[in-house]
Amino acid sequence: MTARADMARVQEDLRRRGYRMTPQRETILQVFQDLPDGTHLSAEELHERLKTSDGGISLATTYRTLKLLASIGLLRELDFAEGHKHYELAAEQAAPHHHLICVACSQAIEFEQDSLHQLGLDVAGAYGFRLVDIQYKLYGLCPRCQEQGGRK
Amino acid sequence: MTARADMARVQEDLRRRGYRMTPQRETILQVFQDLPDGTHLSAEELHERLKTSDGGISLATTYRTLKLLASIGLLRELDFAEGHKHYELAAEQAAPHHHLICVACSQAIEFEQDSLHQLGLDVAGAYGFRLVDIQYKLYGLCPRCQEQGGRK
DNA sequence: CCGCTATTGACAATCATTCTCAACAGGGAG
DNA sequence: CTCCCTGTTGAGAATGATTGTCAATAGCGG
Repeated sequence: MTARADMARVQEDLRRRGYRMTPQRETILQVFQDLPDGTHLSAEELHERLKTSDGGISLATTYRTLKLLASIGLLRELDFAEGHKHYELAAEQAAPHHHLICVACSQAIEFEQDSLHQLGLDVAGAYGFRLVDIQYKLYGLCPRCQEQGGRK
Repeated sequence: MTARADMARVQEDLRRRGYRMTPQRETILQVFQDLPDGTHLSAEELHERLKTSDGGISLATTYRTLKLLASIGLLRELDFAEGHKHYELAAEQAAPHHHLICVACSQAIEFEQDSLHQLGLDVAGAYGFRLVDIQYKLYGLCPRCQEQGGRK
């Protein structure tokens, strides 16, 4: 496993910015690393998973940690317009992926599309922006929700 | 102007779904039609504009109307991950546009990119989804916020 | 003009997220 | 190895956006 090495690197990232490594931060990062590829969690879902073992990690810390890890680039913040954010491991080396979201049942399917990355760099560059993240989101009705009629 | 004709068409759209045309709905739609091209408003901003004249329109109705108009396709709901939604006229015939958002000051620049539309149709089709909206968002730091340093 | 039903306004309620603050704990200095 | 400074945590209050509740009001088809 690269788990140990990763944590050491994270600790270094944190220290450099004046932050500290804590068991809570390590636990949360570990949860994301153990997640099946491409899974993303909301703060509430993460908090729920953390509760299982012992006392768990407080909701406030869960939120704080997610924001912190996202701010240093370890997590990616996703907003599916559902009213709450989701987070996933940033995994810089992996191909960035995008989402197809059902507006009825909120299931999200992810897909890759390399061309979107270059396009993003081009557009951001044209306006003098330093690009931080690209999110291409397709909203629609999944096959199942189409069947179940357009009722609301 | 096509204002009158548009309202009649809207009324028809509403009636067909069992809704009614009301002065509040007409006023709100008119505000969007009078907006400079590509401008978008949050519920709070819209409510503020409506207040000026007389009593205005209640905040609850403002929210309800935005959601209603978006649900029948007259408005497009935008989520810039700032914690509140924005709305703009859907303008089906106009070229869809996308946004470049500064993560520091939240300014949004819009741009067009036709290729994104076909790509969206292709991907949605591949998964059996009926496409409703496409949102391509680039998050980054605008030139001004880059200058002001990365401090938080 | 009437009546049924959608809509509105005022405000309480909810949901996600952030803030406050006292108790606690990394981790570098000695 | 202990101490101390400062970042961090947990608990709960507070905030901000949005939605729900309900009585009063008003489209609009008849």
